[in-house]
Amino acid sequence: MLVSNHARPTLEDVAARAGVSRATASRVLNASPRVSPEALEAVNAAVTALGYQPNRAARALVTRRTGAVAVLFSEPEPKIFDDPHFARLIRAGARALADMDVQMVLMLVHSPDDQARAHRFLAGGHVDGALVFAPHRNDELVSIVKKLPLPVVYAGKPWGSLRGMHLVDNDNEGGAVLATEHLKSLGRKKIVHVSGPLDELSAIDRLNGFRAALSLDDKAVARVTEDGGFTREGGRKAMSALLARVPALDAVFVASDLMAAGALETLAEAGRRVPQDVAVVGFDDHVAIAEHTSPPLTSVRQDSDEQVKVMVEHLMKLLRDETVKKKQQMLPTVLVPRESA
Amino acid sequence: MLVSNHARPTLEDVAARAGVSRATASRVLNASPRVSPEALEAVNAAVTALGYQPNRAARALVTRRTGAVAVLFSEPEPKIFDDPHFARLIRAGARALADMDVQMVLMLVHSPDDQARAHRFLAGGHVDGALVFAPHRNDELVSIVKKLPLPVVYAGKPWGSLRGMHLVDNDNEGGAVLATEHLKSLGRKKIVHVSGPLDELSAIDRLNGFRAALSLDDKAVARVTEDGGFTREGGRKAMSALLARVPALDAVFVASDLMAAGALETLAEAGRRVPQDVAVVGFDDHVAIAEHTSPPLTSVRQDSDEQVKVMVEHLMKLLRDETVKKKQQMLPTVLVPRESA
DNA sequence: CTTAGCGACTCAAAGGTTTTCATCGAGGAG
DNA sequence: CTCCTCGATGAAAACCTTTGAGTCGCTAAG
Repeated sequence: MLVSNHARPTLEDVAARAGVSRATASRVLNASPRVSPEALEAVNAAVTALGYQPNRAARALVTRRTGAVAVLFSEPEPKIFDDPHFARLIRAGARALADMDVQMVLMLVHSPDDQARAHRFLAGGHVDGALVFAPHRNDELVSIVKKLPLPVVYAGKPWGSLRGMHLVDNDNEGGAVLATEHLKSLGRKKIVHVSGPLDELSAIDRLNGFRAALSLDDKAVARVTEDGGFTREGGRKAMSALLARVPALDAVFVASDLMAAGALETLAEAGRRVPQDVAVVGFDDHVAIAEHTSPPLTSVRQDSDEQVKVMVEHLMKLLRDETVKKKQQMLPTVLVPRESA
Repeated sequence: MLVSNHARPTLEDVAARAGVSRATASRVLNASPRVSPEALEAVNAAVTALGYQPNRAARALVTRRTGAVAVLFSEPEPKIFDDPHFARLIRAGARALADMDVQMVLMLVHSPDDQARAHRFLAGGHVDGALVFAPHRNDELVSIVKKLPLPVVYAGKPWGSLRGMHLVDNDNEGGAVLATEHLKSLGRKKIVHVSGPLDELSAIDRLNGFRAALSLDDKAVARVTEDGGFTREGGRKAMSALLARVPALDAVFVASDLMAAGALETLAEAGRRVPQDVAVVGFDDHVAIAEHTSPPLTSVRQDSDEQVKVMVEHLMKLLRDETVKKKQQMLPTVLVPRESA
């Protein structure tokens, strides 16, 4: 019997079969230009014949590259699985990284324990880079990641100085302007806002867009805005508060679809018809929510899939040591009209 | 200056500092018994002093263990991010695997392309084992995984022979009996069922529980059951169909909360009051849904966190070559009463 | 007194790949 | 015909850890 060896073939085997040295075989695999056409073909043939797969560990050992990327979320877990937004981000990350043949290591980092673990893990060199979703003010995760010599791309603007940071953000402010202008164009006069938690810059940007579109001063903003914490329940409560404070309101721009769903419930309970009495615009355009509220929700679309894809591409460039033209990118948002406004 | 070397310390450095050989240091790290207390302490001190972290690649190379586990979902992507059930599973997986200091490699495997990639990846020895979520009949992912020499634990029963397969299932049938008995105990006489897609064994088990609790024959089952496909929209449609076919129905057991949400919408549109006219019980007890339907949904709880945790523990045992007493485990389900029944 | 046994170590090989450096041969310039 | 250059290739080192075999100093048994 020749080779009934059940073990996985190594580069040595490939080289032997192709009649070249290990070095040449390696060069073929890594697309080095310094290799003759014949050798190239012979090696490729051997690779397919043997079903050869490079040993990741051996490669990582010498290249000091792991072929893995960490995806870090600092959000508390309940939020992560109540808000479909996160499922979408995770899914997009899995897809985009798989397309690059990179392993995705998902970490949920909230408790101090998690943070310590994350620090150990990232400092341990177990990944080549990281995608970080940490929107909150003074987020410990950001501090941890910042001081590590690790390429990182952030989703949205992390709090604090943005100097030298790589990030991909959505045009939150622009989207908010879109939403508010839309309500104005419907002839609404008393427009209020359910904001996200104001320790997140995306929430602040949306608030700023709302404010700018209506040219409100500080006092006016305070009166017509209520924090809904980016949760459904928060949306309900914020809407109640606004109804109490501004009974004559005829439109509301809600900074997330999940909150908008809560707000719609409150409006229904209060007997306000949507959109006749109150026009409602959400943010996210999360179809699983927006298409199932009653009435279906007009919303601002931010393309999370695209955002994550761009983040991944950006990170890959960093890993390849390419110079990136723009460290900070902004993705456009568009208004998706449905029936609520 | 002594050691301004910015590079990560190696085992060699640790050994040198502890005044022992690399081998001894290694044994300390791997908790080998054959090491003196003094050496142990010296090595541990050196480890903390240097902030030493074993090089995963080097270790993987020699142990032929990667320290990573794949988590595979065969569900189509839209479903994965519309149904909070999956977010919960992914979250639980991330948590449980992190607790074991194992990397989680998430893969969504639906298209033939994905399948090919998954095959390559798994066959390539890039992970030590896998957790598989592939509930459908003739699921290609199962065939792929089955013929690989890779330890695998399934979530729920995969279709086909279960011989020798390791799995952790929920007591779907028992839960369905619970739900149906509950409806009976409320005095309901015309109980119908919105099932999941009947190419999933969990859906079949739930249907069987329903059937058993009511002692229905084939014909009766066919009349009072409608497939809702485990989607919200499917739930709406199935409920409509059942209302048309069994106008006098006074209770419905819906095989998932997401479908139940849809069914409730249909019932509301049809002017049936819940629970007065129609009592409704769901399945999953997904709080993000069940607590936000109107009225809040009575549901059967299956503890997905626990399920995933048990799966992970089971897989770890397989990886340690421990003999597992029970290859196939079943987790209990309980009824969580709210207002819909 | 010899020797087997034992515990705690150390040595050194092995694991699979990339990469530097040297070599080899061919072809062109002088 | 000789000397160089240049491109393709091979030999070997390096990456860091685990682990089986071997060493060393003792004690207990024969």
